Amino acid sequence: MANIRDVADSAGVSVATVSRTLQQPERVSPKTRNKVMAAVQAVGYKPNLMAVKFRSGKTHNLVVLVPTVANVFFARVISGMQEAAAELGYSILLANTLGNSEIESHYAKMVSTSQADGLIQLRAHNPFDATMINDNGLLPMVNACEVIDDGQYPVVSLDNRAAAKAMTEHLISLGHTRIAMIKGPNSSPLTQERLVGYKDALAQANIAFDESLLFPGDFTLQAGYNAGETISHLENRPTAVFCENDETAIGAMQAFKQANLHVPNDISVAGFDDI
Amino acid sequence: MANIRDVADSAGVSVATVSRTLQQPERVSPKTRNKVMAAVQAVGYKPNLMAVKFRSGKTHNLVVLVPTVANVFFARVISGMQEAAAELGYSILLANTLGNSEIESHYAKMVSTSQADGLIQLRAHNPFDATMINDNGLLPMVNACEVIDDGQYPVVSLDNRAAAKAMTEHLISLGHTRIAMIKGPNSSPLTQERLVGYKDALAQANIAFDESLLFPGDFTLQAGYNAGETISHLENRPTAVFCENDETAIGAMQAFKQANLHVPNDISVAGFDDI
DNA sequence: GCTTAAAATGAAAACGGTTACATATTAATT
DNA sequence: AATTAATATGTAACCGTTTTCATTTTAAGC
Repeated sequence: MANIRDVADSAGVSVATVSRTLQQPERVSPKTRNKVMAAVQAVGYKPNLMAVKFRSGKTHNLVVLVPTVANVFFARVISGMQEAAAELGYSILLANTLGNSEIESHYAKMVSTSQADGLIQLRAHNPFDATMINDNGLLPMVNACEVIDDGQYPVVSLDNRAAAKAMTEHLISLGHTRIAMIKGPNSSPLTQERLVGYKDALAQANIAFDESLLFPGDFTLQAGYNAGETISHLENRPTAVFCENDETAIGAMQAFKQANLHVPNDISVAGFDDI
Repeated sequence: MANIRDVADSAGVSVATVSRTLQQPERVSPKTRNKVMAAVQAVGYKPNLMAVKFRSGKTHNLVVLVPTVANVFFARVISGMQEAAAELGYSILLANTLGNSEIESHYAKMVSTSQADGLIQLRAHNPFDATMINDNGLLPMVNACEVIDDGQYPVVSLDNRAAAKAMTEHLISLGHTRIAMIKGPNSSPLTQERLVGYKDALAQANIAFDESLLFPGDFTLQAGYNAGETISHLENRPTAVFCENDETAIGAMQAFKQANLHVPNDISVAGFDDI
């Protein structure tokens, strides 16, 4: 494999010039630039990117920990990140953790061993442990979607409580007073916050909170279907359903259709995530 | 960040000894081994893996090009590869190509730029182009599942024709003579080979091949459902269905159930892949 | 044309490991 | 105890880049 020295020899310049031509072309004269480019072609030079990454100290790799890729919301988030990363010359190393801390650890270690420049964590869990921490004590991480908001790490989030309140208010403004809620897993901070927002809106409208209108779920279509089925057969059926994400809403709507309930004539459905 | 020299100093040995302790512990005496390990802990040493990979010339990365991860068969193949790779200390860089040559190119380039030691391609397409080829002309690739069998690259495959023939023979041995086939995309070599095997079995049993029993598909559950629906409403319904993969078979069975056809009493279904 | 600043280039030192080779130590053999 | 083989360790070169710093070339100003 031809290396940068071969190119330099072939072009009759120094290796420094070759490197500059490739990395910062504006710092080299057009004349030599052409010479170098021709030499690159001539010897079939392909830079050893491991050497580049090692020497420059920048891997241009980003680890992304996602609880599950089998979720339209995350899928969209990921492809957005991929696009943004590509624009800046970064690659995404996707880790489908399934909430497994061991898998998270494995990938998190890539940051402490200089295999990745940083990490994006999409669930509320610090993937780093004592063995990974370096001198300054903080590793480069951004926490998004479902976040730990303790100020330790930068966070990209949204006001779940306010959003859930707004969504509930909308349903109330349409005249609904019996609003069911299909929840996410109780362990998720998202669920807790959204539940509070839901209660906020009820309280504001002087509607009593009814625990029996809460249905368990886990953000999957299947869970939405199951809850929807249960709701369909309720004697005193709610007139609206607050779904904690859109996949759940889709599942619920399928169940309603199956039960010959028309949406929104017979029952209103609202979902989260804008998928 | 502490480096190997810091460890050497702290342990009072040479860097070579540190490196050996970490890479080939059996080549260093237990006494110094302990000293070194203690020093590693003391200074909080984490090897710069980019430096290791660069210097050793082995990245221990394998690129896997998969047409789509949203397919149970591929999902199983991938997790099997992941397991085998992990056992040997290799990591899998998964590229969900969606059959897109540009994406394939992007990842294939990782091999020619020393970012990965090799590549596994799961569809019948050579991902390398002229710009990636090096001196000897061949890049390390293994072609599996759906292969180009021109002898250029190692291949992991199966005898689709014989398998399809065996499957068809089984259906014939059960007394079926009108056997429908739900195919994969015509562009896939798999489909072609399996069709030939199907015809082989028919010919051997003196059953005339009936083109109208061929139904298009694309290996998805949905395609199986669609074909199953069509088949259900046929006036002269076949008594068995040869599905080119299991997901298609599952879809078809759903359609049959929907049409109140009992499997296998009303119609037999056979599928490929053992998922 | 001469002086000076700016731009382009080159020489060589990193980066953080691995590894060939030389040397020192230990164990085995007589 | 002396000789030899085997094992353990150290020295320094090397991997392919980038980057600092010195030097040369070009352009600018008068």
